[in-house]
Amino acid sequence: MTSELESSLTSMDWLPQLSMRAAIQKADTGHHHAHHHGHHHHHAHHHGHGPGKKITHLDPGTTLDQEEAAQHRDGKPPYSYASLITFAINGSPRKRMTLSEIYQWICDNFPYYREAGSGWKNSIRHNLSLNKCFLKVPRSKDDPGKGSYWAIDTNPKEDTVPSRPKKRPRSGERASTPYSLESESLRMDCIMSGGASPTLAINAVTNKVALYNPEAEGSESPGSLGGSLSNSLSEQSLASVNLNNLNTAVSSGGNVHSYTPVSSHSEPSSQSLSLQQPAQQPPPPPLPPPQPQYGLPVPESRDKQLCFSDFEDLSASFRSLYKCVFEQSFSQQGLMGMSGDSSQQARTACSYQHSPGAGNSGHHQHNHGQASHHPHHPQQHLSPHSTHSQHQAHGQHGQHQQHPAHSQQHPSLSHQSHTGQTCPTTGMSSDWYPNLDWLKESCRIATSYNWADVDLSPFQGLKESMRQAELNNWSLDAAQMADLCSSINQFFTATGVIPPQGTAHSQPQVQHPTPPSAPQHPAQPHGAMHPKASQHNQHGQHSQHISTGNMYMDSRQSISSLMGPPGYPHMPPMSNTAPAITGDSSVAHLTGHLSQLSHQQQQQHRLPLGHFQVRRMLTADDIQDDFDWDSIV
DNA sequence: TCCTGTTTAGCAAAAT
DNA sequence: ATTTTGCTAAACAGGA
Repeated sequence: MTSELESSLTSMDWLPQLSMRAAIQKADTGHHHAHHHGHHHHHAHHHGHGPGKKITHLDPGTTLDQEEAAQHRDGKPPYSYASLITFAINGSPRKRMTLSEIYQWICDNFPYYREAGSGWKNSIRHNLSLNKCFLKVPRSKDDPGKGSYWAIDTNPKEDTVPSRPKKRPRSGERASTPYSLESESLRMDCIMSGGASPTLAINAVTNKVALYNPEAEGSESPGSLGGSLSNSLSEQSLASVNLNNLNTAVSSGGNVHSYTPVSSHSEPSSQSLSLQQPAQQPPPPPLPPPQPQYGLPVPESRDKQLCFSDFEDLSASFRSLYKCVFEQSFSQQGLMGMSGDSSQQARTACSYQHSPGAGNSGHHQHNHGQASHHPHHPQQHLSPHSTHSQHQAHGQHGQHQQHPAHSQQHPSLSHQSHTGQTCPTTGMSSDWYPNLDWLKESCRIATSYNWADVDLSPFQGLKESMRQAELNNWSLDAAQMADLCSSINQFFTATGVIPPQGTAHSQPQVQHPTPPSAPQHPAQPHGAMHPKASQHNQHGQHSQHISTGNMYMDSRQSISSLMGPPGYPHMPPMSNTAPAITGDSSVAHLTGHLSQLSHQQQQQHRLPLGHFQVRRMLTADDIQDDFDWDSIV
């Protein structure tokens, strides 16, 4: 039981829920009650703000909010330590951090810990050691410094338990929920790790990605701060669909910046969220942003922002869609395609696996890890460090801070980010918000159809793009995401998943999706999918094969996860709604792009629905189950 | 000594 | 009621 992680991160339902909308909407919140974690006893730390601090009522109207906000404010952030660690690590360009950097990151992003005592550090260390998901990565000699780096183990299981649990996760439904925790008991834990997919550059947690420019790295550490941006360019990444954007993506790089600790901060989240978590389940609180410090470059950021969560959700949705619609077909032949890809990426770097580390000594595989020892406490310990053997040794020379700085990002990037409404993290425009939401719904709906018999040949480009995205664990930068959104949108329109609606205008078609062919079904997307099972969804292990190459993670985890702290965007729930196109040019560019695309292309590709007979399966699950990864395995 | 890491323990809230 | 999770505390081992 490694617990924490698993549940907290892994299962992370939060991701899905993350979307605050959901949370918010549901809002039922009936439970406001105490929330987990209790602070219960809590000891000492009082740190300054106690309850009293709420005084500052920030805004008007905050009644409840205030309360909630206050809770967060004075309380510790609702994230488990494992989550915090993960956020920190995933937020770093290299996907690894030293202990002190982790501490710093946490302090930078969660003020609470600045004032808390030092017990939390002990807890952090404890979590790092205890969770199998965190891997200690020795420093290379060229980079001397204090402790080792800590990374997230993307490798799953090691094989032991070949047998998969009984039922696979099923899929379907909620795209959002990425992970499954199902997995077997043991090792799977790591799943979470990588999960993240989305997003953008920076966050792309998936290390695999490699495409990011690493420029940064060093910067992460403390002081520097600069937001590290990264651009991703991956050429490999989706290419097809796109259009021009590419230039954006490629050349300029989509960038996004990462967490950027800003020290300052202070203003507590003002807006605070009203969100609160859905109480019920998520152990890991979904995301009430306590307030981040994210440096939002954008002054305004308030309003909307959909950042991580949105992207994540979207990526997860796309992923599900892909698996449902295309993957099967491709699985047959495709499986192997990866070899090629992988090789390329390989070099990139960032991934860490447990043993198979490939590179090094290879012994392990089993190595002691399992060994059984441990009379009691079977739990963890598998020693993550499988290799600790290698420790570093060497000395160091002081300073850690190696990389001076590159701190700067490319100018190009900046334009994006600064301008106004783009989400700091994602770079996406807020204008997309509404659309994204429904796009997700459409994905959900689409996954309930049986696409097996549908002729997808007209969408090879999309398929390829998605395949690439899958290979990259859905780490897409904003531009790529934009393209994909457009293409998918178009795909939906063409296949009837969503009504043509031709005019969607500023917002590409959207509104509520209404599945054409399958009326009955979930009319409400919402209800439909979550069959409880939803928690685990697809992403089965199958993909791991695909990815193998160098992929570092297995798909199961993929998606989501953790990227940074969920953006803290304080997003007011959807309140905004509006903006269609804001003035921001960059945004407009993206948005416009999208809309254009969708319109134009829509037409081009639009096919008669007749061709696509999409039938809805009885259960979404079935669909996936068909996939059957057994065959693969 | 302080920082890193690793391990045990015990507690309490949540989940079963 | 029991198990699972997550947190906190702390003892300890190594390094710098």
